[in-house]
Amino acid sequence: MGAMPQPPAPRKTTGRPARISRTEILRTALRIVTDEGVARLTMRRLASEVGSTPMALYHHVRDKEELLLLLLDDYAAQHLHRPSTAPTEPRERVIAAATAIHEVLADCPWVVEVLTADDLMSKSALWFVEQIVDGLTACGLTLESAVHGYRAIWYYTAGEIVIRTTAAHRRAADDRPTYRERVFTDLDPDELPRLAEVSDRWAPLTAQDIYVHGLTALVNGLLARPD
Amino acid sequence: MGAMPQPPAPRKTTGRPARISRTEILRTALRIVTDEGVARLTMRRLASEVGSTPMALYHHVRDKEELLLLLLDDYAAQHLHRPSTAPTEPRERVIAAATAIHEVLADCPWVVEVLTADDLMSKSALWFVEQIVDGLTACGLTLESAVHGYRAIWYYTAGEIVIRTTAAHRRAADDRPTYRERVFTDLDPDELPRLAEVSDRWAPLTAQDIYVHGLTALVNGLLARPD
DNA sequence: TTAAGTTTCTATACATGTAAGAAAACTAGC
DNA sequence: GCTAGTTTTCTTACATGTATAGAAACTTAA
Repeated sequence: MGAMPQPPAPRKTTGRPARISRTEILRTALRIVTDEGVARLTMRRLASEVGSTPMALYHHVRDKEELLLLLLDDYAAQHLHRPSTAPTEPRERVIAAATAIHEVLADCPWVVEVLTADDLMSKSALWFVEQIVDGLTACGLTLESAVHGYRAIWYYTAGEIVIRTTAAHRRAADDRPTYRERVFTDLDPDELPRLAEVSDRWAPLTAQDIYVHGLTALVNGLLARPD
Repeated sequence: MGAMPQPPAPRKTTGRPARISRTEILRTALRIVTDEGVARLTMRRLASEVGSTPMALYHHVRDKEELLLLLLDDYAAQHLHRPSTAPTEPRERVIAAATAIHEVLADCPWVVEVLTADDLMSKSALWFVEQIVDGLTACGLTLESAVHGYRAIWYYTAGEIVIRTTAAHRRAADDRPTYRERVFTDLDPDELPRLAEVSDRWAPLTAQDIYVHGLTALVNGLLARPD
């Protein structure tokens, strides 16, 4: 909740005085989202709650996407806490940092609408990124390889969250059979023997949480080949 | 381009005869998208091109998301080709299959709007999924672990595509500094030494294509620990 | 005090996806 | 032929994000 980057530059001199502030907008938006869900956060609703008009918001926030990005920032700052006792083994530190980020983001309901940002988010997350990069270098990677490794971890983490979240969302809003279910019936065992073999176990198998498992594999693989 | 699943069930008996078909809709939509980009594909535009009204489309397609999903299906069916000579070594087969999927999807401009589907797509992609699962089992994984492994690969692949594509999209539509750029200035070298050290190299580093690198690491890691 | 400049806010308008319900075009039974 | 039932299509309407144009409220310079 520290000072955010404030593009409107706090020059206190000229012009019409502002009646709403970005922080007020964000505070109200966060309340709406936590109370009633991200679907209820519309620009009109938000404007009326801060006692203004929709277009006035656009002087404090570029568009709704930036608004959500800033919300995620706040959310991360509030929920991402550096552990009091971090693992000493560097490999474990990498995994712990990635898992921490993953846990916080996976619990954030509106995360999907933002997560496609090209890189990881707020200042509060940077410490975890540092842990990952530093842990990888401590295991013998060059700094460049460590950055690439971090990036691979981020792809994996973001992909897991985005896919799992939207899948859950879709299932909740829809009682018709999933695409997967339609495709997975009538598999030709001659052409696709493995898939046919697991076709009935596919749903429970893919419902399992394998994040840490895959993350560990990825980190191990990254560390096994120094380049 | 084979027969798609047709939920409206081809009963030829009662009711008003249809003037448009799902395949006609998809054909037109694909033309619009390939000619003018996904942004130009609106339900109204599509309706007028098939000589109908917007709401009539909704009897052949649940919503726009399903329309895009079906488009991606078509796209994959046209562009995913099984290699004539697949690698014999199972680990290489896994990597080759994942890379093939990745290449096709990364070239598909509207992929991001759909890619968050909870599982991989059309029948044309199933052969590649089979290659991955089968390759992993051939390396000694149990069938369950192989499915989990495939899933980790899919998370990584989808995440890479989604993040890279939207990042490029954002940069194209925006000349203001990226969030990353704002955050990466003024890093405290005491608190975040590694990030401060690479801060100026961060942009070019993260612009590099590391998909295969990360994929190889992930696969190696998955194979290293049979459970 | 007035004029110019700067910033913020408001009013209006548009394009979009799509919900709701009425109408149309057919078939089957009488 | 006529009625009921079924499926597809059309009309209308709404909520949403946001572009555009200009009004309003302030500061500074004259």
